Amino acid sequence: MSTDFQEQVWRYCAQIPRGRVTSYRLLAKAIGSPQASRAVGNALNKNPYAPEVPCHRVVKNDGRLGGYAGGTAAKARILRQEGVFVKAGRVVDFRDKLFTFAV
DNA sequence: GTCGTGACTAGCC
DNA sequence: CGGCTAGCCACGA
Repeated sequence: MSTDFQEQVWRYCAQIPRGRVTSYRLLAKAIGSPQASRAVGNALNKNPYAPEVPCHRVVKNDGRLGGYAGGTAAKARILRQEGVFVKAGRVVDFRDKLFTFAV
């Protein structure tokens, strides 16, 4: 079962365009709880819409991959396929590829 | 209803 | 600059 909070997380996550990435804090802020970054990670981890919701486009606020249900390696690989290069567990030009949600 | 955990963040030493 | 601690939210047991 899913809660309203989780649905919002996945919803925002799904609207992230290909080749772009966002941070947990930003996503949390978009939902309305900028301090709920951890809760966001929780929701994504339990994301039942795995392939539908590109949770691999969500990284830490520092540009690091952070974590991934399938492993950070897979996350980095997928991002690379979308045009987002990952080096040493960090997103290249993360700041430039950072996607902000429309309020 | 309370405790513990987690894909985090920011501050402090 | 690097590592550690405290605080935050939501969920499961």
